[in-house]
Amino acid sequence: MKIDIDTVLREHGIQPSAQRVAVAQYVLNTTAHPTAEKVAAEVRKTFPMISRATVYNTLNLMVEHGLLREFVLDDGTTVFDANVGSHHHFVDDETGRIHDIPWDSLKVSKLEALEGFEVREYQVVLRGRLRGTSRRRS
Amino acid sequence: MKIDIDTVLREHGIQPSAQRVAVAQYVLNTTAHPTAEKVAAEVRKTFPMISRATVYNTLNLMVEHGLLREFVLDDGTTVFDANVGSHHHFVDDETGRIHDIPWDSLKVSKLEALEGFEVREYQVVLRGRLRGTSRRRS
DNA sequence: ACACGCGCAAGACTAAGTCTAACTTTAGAC
DNA sequence: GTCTAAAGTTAGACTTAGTCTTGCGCGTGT
Ligand SMILES: [Mn+2]
Ligand SMILES: [Mn+2]
Ligand SMILES: [Zn+2]
Ligand SMILES: [Zn+2]
Repeated sequence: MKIDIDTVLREHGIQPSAQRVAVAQYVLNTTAHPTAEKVAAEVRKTFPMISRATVYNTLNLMVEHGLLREFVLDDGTTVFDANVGSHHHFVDDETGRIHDIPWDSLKVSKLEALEGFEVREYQVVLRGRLRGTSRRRS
Repeated sequence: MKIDIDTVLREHGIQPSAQRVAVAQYVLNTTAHPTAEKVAAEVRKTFPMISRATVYNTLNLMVEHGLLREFVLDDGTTVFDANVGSHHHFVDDETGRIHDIPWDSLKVSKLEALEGFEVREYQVVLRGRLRGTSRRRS
């Protein structure tokens, strides 16, 4: 399950360090789309003395090197996504949680007909409720 | 071209005032998707003494009353959109400017097949270059 | 004249993120 | 094994966007 983070970092041109490994270990093994502060909080459970600046530095480094993607929610929150391939996002209205939607689950057509726009990339952002989440108490 | 802002506000349950009319006048008549600070700057050209808090209050009020929609860009910037109907957005890579894409220009299919997700609304966000914008000097 | 309610203004405050400058730690070189 | 330069880390200052607080001014009704 947990592959060699050290190697992953090196393969992407990032010099490993205890702090970087701790951050990568967490953020590459969650699908929760955590914020930077959430990452800091989680990492501190096992590496209490890591600084805020280092967490941000590491996350930004990983984004620059394509190990991570940044995603901004509708309310302005910035989260990090270990899933760097093309996919869509579904935001749960009730919890705010983000769920990945596989690229092939949706199809966007008529893109080529968009006169004047040269589309490099796109994404569908959906919002709604999880089915079966029929109003359970908080 | 410029309809009676006073009436528009009242029709949406907002008590008009000089400041509110000034803000609405600008923000309802642009397709530029301005930030709050941009709105403040523009409004001050004709109403120099308006406070930052009032600009924010008015924009938020208009959003609450459905006169305006808030939209958050990929870089986290929050902008306001007078186009409150369903539409998609195209972000110009070079200038960062946002262009509205009419709802019917695109079609997203297979939505109903998304098991477990009850979609309330969605939007396609596209990024790329404007065709014909072939590298003119800045 | 008085008082209430509403809206506005100014500035304090907050949260997310970046930057700075000093300090460790590391990787090589010897 | 030492030494040293480069790279990494740190605490805290700073910035930016936005919210909150508090007091003030003004119109309306009595
Ligand atoms: Mn970033
Ligand atoms: Mn807002
Ligand atoms: Zn994702
Ligand atoms: Zn728009």
